[in-house]
Amino acid sequence: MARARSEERRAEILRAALEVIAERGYRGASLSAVAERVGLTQQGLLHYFPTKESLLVAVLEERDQWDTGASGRSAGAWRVDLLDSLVEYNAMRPGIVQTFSALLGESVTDEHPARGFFTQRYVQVRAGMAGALRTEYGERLPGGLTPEQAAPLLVAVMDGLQYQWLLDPRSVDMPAAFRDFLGLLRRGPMPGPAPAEAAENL
Amino acid sequence: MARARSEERRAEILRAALEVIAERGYRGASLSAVAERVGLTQQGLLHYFPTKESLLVAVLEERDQWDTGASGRSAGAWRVDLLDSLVEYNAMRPGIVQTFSALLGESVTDEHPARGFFTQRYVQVRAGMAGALRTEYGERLPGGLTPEQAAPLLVAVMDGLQYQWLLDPRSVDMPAAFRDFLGLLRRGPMPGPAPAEAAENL
DNA sequence: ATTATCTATAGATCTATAGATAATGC
DNA sequence: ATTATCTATAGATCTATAGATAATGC
Repeated sequence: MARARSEERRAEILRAALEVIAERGYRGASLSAVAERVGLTQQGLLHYFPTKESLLVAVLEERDQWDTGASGRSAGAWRVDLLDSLVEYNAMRPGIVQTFSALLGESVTDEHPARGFFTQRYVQVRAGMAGALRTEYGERLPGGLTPEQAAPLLVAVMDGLQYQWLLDPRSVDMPAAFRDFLGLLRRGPMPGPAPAEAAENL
Repeated sequence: MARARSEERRAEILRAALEVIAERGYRGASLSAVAERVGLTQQGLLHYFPTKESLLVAVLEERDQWDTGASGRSAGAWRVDLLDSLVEYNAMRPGIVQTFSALLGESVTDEHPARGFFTQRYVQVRAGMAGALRTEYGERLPGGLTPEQAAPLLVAVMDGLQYQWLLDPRSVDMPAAFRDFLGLLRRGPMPGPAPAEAAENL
């Protein structure tokens, strides 16, 4: 039971850390602010995570688990038709999106402790997306793009839309915009028989 | 001449601030670090910019001027065929890209002093891009998208590619990827006469 | 006079270490 | 014994204010 209590405590702390990072970024997040949210002193928190960086690492690992959990078991098991739902799911969780958008932004600064994490993760995500695109659309996408060329664009759209949406949710319908982009990847001039003129969209 | 010297000093300080923000973000940038780079004490710097926030505002205003200067006179005077060169230009200036990517990332956190700036700027940029897309491609783009639907995607791709490129420049050819995206917007199933099958790309 | 800088310093923080104390689980 | 927390505190920073001093421009 001690172990269980301890695990619960750690989970509480991680949730609080996620919140505080969303509000202030990692550099701006103080251990005291996190501790206060779970009714601990800053020193009490350090009993569970001995350094600030170890807390960040735990937050990032949790995300990894969440992502790979949501998309199946192994990283890279993405499917194009599930991306839609992922984006819609994200649109209902601005807090988490804000946490990771803030961390991504910070991570490009020199020697940021999350830099390696994001660098590696994007290598994997691009590869996973390329695989998913290949499975769904084959070797040639609109514009003559290969799955490997389209993958970074897909990832970029997801990230870029998140920033625009976080800054101004009333001006940007993130899920709709993302669907628009998927539409661009679906229909193109390349596939042999000219597709029938179709009136779609709302 | 006093005025001229002073202006020079301010310009030096802004350049230094740009660098330090690129390296550590705004929250992580200390006035001392900026001051040191121009051979001033922290208090000496405050003679030119009375608060840290006023320095940030000046950095952001300078960017505004740079952007609108590069693209013509008035904001929103974008042209699609110049975006290519803009992205290529950016690819040669990782420092500036890093500064503004870091600031954008931070700006989604609560009460960040750059939040209002970015929110407003994206409204303008989306509108400008929609206008440019309309001028270039008319009312209907591939996938049946309107210029207003495509604009946030265009902006998202630019921003998103910057993050991937900053994290891992050897894995991401930002200008090439951006050209790939523009290709997606150019050719689609919609335009009347079926475009000739063309082998392009390397 | 005004402008440019500096020294001194107040007042907040922040992370992390040391070491005490209480509670829990064998 | 081990685990969970706390108090005390060291040692760094950080921003900003106050006020002195030197140099510049009328």
